[in-house]
Order: sequence, then structure tokens, then C-alpha cells
Amino acid sequence: MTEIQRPGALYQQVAAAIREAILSGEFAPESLLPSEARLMARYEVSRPTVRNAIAALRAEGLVDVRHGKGSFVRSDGHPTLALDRRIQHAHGGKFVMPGGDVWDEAEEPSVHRTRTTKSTGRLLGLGEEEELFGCDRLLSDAATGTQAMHRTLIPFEVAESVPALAKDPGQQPTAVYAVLAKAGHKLWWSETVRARMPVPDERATLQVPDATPILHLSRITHGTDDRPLILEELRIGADRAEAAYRITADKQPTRRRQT
Amino acid sequence: MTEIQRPGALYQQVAAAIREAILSGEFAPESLLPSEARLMARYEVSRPTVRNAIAALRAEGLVDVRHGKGSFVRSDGHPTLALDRRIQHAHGGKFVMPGGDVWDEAEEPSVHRTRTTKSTGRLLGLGEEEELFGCDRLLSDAATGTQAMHRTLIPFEVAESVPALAKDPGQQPTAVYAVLAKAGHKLWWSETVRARMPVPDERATLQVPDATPILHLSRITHGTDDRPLILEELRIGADRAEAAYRITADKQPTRRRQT
DNA sequence: TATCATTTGTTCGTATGTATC
DNA sequence: CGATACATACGAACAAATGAT
Repeated sequence: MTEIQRPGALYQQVAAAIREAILSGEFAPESLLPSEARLMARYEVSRPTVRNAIAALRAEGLVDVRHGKGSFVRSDGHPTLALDRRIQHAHGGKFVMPGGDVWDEAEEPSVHRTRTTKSTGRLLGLGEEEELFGCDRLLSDAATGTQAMHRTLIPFEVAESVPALAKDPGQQPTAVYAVLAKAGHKLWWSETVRARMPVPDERATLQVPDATPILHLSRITHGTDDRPLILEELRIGADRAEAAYRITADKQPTRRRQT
Repeated sequence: MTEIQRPGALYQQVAAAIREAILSGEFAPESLLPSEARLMARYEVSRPTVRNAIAALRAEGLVDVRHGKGSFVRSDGHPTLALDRRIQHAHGGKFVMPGGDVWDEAEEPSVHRTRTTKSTGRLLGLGEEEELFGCDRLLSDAATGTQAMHRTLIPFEVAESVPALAKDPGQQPTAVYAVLAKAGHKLWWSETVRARMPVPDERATLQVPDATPILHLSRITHGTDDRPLILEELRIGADRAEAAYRITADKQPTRRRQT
């Protein structure tokens, strides 16, 4: 039996005790935690209290509970996929997405019409409710089986000025870049990285475990006059991937936004 | 009273119903959800079931519960701070961190000695248990009050070869870059972005709300021969900030790692 | 295949503590 | 101070997943 002391609610004391036991190495990574019944005995508390404590550890991402088996100590392995967010400029004037060749399309891309939201409108420099072509892809990494959701958004306005886009809004980013370059645009890109908890829908398709955020990357393709042309979004479980960037020193003025 | 149907556990049906009500606009952002007692009546379930449902919505980041007041619909505002991860190369051969001037140091930087972990060792191209200088800073944004944790890690090996570093391992990144450049290094940087749930410690100092991940940025300063010299880490609540990068097309070979 | 013990998941009931207004 | 609302805690029962017999 292990003594429990002051700070706060009982279940938090239990949670703290277990957390400490994990971090101190008493419970090794990947190992099975004592069952709820044993923890009840060990700390002399009721089942709801034990469950509450374990729920807290779950929310921290410290343990992983499997129905009928038990609670496992999660190993804090870092992500296995490094998403190299660069763009390769090949000789023939064509662009290649890094690693683009190893991502399979798990499903047929689905093209549809939609409108800007507050978020996407802001990124594209448009208002709300502007019309767009959208193309959704479910990508799958051949080696690890990791899945990612990719979306391409093309404003009607841009598609009209570049007929090859309006003709096939569902082509791959590589092809889109090439088409824009051919239309006379000098391209550059900017990307913002956000993190948030998945909605149930995303949790399911991306197979995200408990208490795991997703990385949400938004890439803007800018053309001549620095006008935003295309928005791409990539969503992927933060347990599987990390985004990698190369930073160069430049003399451009830096910007800072506050909303 | 609202009818509840099949799929899955009762509390999940209730959660789904509330989620739908929120997304459909019945419960506006920032508005107060019905109290637990009212939800019990509305869906004809017991209190534990209602609480379980609300707990699920909390974990999704959809609602924010305040003791004694009620459950509020969280507005899905995007982050207000854009962290421009660039480096400005000024004329005098000095480097300026973007926005560096507006971050205050909330506390005195604390310098200490430490050793590489599996994670930091990997990034620095060192083994485990190699000796380092560490310097921790608690940064605070003057305008928004947002806090961020910054850490600089300097391998002994590097400090020895650059005396100005060993003399003051606690100087600001700007100064560190300048010192390295002065020592003859041609610098470039790489940065990886990860997301994870905060440990209780980080939750407290960064003032992170429920169900909110933190962004964890790791910046490596590379010197001549592309050798990793310095590791910086920045941790910040994902509700307050997003990382922004500029991407340029280049002809370098792309890399892809799998562990 | 079928059954059983173990373990977590779900749901009810009930009581009391604590924060807010 | 009281009313309301969420937080914590205990007890009990049955359902469902898992692995071994």
C-alpha cells in the first residue's frame, strides 16, 4: 500500500502517484499498469476514483488504455516521419514535391465546389463565402502506413485566369505549380503550422490515438505581385509526423500579425 | 426533450447530439450550455452520463467548463500570434531574430549544465549523455501576454571551440549567432515542428487551457561542414500561436527519415 | 467451438464539497 | 445567506473485449 497526501482531489493524488511511479521507472514504457482493482487496493480508493485518475493520465498522453487488456505506459517515441517542407525546382521548369512519389493516394481524389471560411478566406486574402474549387485526397505513406489528409483550394477567380486550372481542378499540387509557372507566374510559398485536437471525423480517418493532437499545415502558393493563388492544407497525426523546414537568412523585413 | 438513437454508448450519443447542436448554431460560441441538470432532463439520462458526454466534448476542445458557472461553447478562434521563423541578416554581419525585440524576458535566464537525451542528441548529431550548457528563458509577449518557454542547448564540444560561447552560455540567440559567425562559421538553420499535449508543468507556466496542445519548435544552427552547433527549443500553447515559414524552391536533394 | 476468469466500459443511484452570483 | 452549478467520492450492477482453458 502506498500513502497518499494532500494536494487537491483524491483522484489527482492518485494520478500524481502513478505519474511519479511511471517517470521514476517503476512502471517501464510499454508495460502493463496494475489493473483498476489492484490500484483500488493499493491506494485504498474506490473504482470511480481510480478511473478518474487514469482518465487524467490519458488526457496527458501518459498511458494508453485498451478495453479488456489494461492500461499501458506509453513510450514517448518521437514521430517517425519527417515531412520535409521544401520544394524542388528541377531543370525543366517543373516542380517536384519532396517525397511526393512515395505518398500513395488511398482513395480517388474528390473534387467539389465550396466557399471560403473565415480561416481559409484570411489565408487567401479573400472575404468569406467566396467560391472555390476544392480537392480532397487521402494520402498513405507506403512504408509506415501513416495516413494524411490533403486538400487543395483554388479560388474561382484564379481558375478563371488560368484555364488549365479550371479544366482540371483536381490535379496534383506538382502539376498545379507547373501550370501556374507556365501561365507566367513567379512562384513562392509560405506555410503556417498549427496544432489542435482532432474532430471525431479526423480521429477516425487519420487513426489518431488518445490525447494526440494533429498537425495542420497550410501552404499558400503566391504568384506575381505576391498575390495568394492556391491554398493547400495537410493534416496528419502529430504522433506520426513532424514538419521540417530549412531557414535561410535574408534581408527582408519581418512581419508580425496580431488579430 | 430530444430523441437519442443507436450508435454506441449512451454518453456518446448525448455528446454527438450536443456537438451537433453546437455546430448547427443552436448553441452559439461563447454561450452557456444548458446545465447538467437540464441536459439530464433533455436527454433523459443520469448525471454520470451527462458528465461523461461533456468530458468527451472537453477532450475535443469544443467546450470549456468553469466551476460554479457552467459549460461554455468554445469559439474556435485561430491563434493570434504568428511566429515568423525567419532570420534577418543585417548589414553589419549581425543577425536579428524576427520579433526578438518585442519578447520580454519574464524571468532571469537560468544557465545550467545538462546532458543530451535521446531526442536532443539525435537533433545535435550526438549520442546520449553528452554534456551541454543549457539556458532556459521564460518569454512573454508584451502585447498579448502570451508566454513561451525558450531553451538554448550548447554542446561542450562546441563551446570549447568557440571561447566566447563558453564564457557566457546564457547570451541571447542573436548574440550566439553573431559569435558563431565571427568565429568563421557560415551559418544556416533547420527547424522541426512537433505538437503534443503539455505535461502538467508546461500547462501551468504556459497557461494552456483544456485539451490544447503545445507547439514544440526545435531549431538547429548549422555551421561550416553542415555540422549541428546549437539547439534551440521553443514551446508555446497552440491556442495562442502558429509558426510561419517562407519556402523557397531550390535544387537541393530532399531528405526523408524513417526511424 | 465453447466457456470462463480477468479487465475495462457504461450506467444507474446517492451524498457531499466548493465555486459563483 | 441561499440558490445554482460543477467537482468529487462511494457503491453497485451489467456489458463488452480479451486471452486462456
